[in-house]
Amino acid sequence: MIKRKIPAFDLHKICNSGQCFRMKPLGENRYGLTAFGEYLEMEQEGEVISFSCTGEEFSRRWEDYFDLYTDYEKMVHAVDQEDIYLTAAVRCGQGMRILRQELWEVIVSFIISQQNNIPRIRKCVESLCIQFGEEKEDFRGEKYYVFPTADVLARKNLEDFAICSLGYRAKYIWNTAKMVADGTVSLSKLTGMEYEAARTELMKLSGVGIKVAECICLFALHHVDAFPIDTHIRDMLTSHYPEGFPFERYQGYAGVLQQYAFYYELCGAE
DNA sequence: CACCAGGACGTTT
DNA sequence: AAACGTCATGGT
Repeated sequence: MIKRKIPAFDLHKICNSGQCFRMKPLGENRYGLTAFGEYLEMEQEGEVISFSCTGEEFSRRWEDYFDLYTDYEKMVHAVDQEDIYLTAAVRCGQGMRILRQELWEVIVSFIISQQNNIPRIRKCVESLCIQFGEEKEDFRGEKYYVFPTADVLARKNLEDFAICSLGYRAKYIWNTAKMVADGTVSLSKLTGMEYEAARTELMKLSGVGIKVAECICLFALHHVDAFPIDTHIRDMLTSHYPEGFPFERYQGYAGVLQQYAFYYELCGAE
């Protein structure tokens, strides 16, 4: 158990921003997260966060995962002050981060996300982990389940996925798992690619179109210029930016602002 | 019972 | 190349 003082960091917003489906609230200001095969618990008291790991594990894994080296305030301050909407959105999302999540998990999670709502996406992802993921024990002896590998999913039969209630997405995931397992699409090559090359490569996968590819680029490969446009963002763009969103002004990090906007659309009223 | 949810895909205009 | 129907599932 370690404590760190981290300014401009809000676990509640990160948990509810719809980018990670394996982080869940445990109680007042407490959260649990499974990533990279490990289980982490966190508790936030103002700017001080407790993490259930050693300092060595924190600097080796979680600093990077939570993107602590990026200066978000700098991007927030660069927002056009005459832009009423964006100014309100970044204010609302104060403490947001773009996580650096695992590529395979994000690919599958966002295939599941299509025509689906966030609570049910969480259920589907958790179900996949419980059914097919490796079982481990956390620091207090409780069981948790790692996200299943592409190899494991590729070896299953399509009918095996029925228990996860994935609907028509099961076939997408199965086909995608086989493409990754047999090397048709290489995860390690994707990691080294530029944004647009990675996006094109990702769209070779079954069930991955432009929107899901952009999400994978943003939430796993950390191409923060990726700007996924879903139904909420599309509605937002037509109502607040009928003349077009100023992508040129925010070139290189527009995706971060997209995430503020997405959170604002979902939780702005709370 | 109708409608919707962080879309993708094959087919028809 | 743009519009259209379809694809399952669970929630409201």
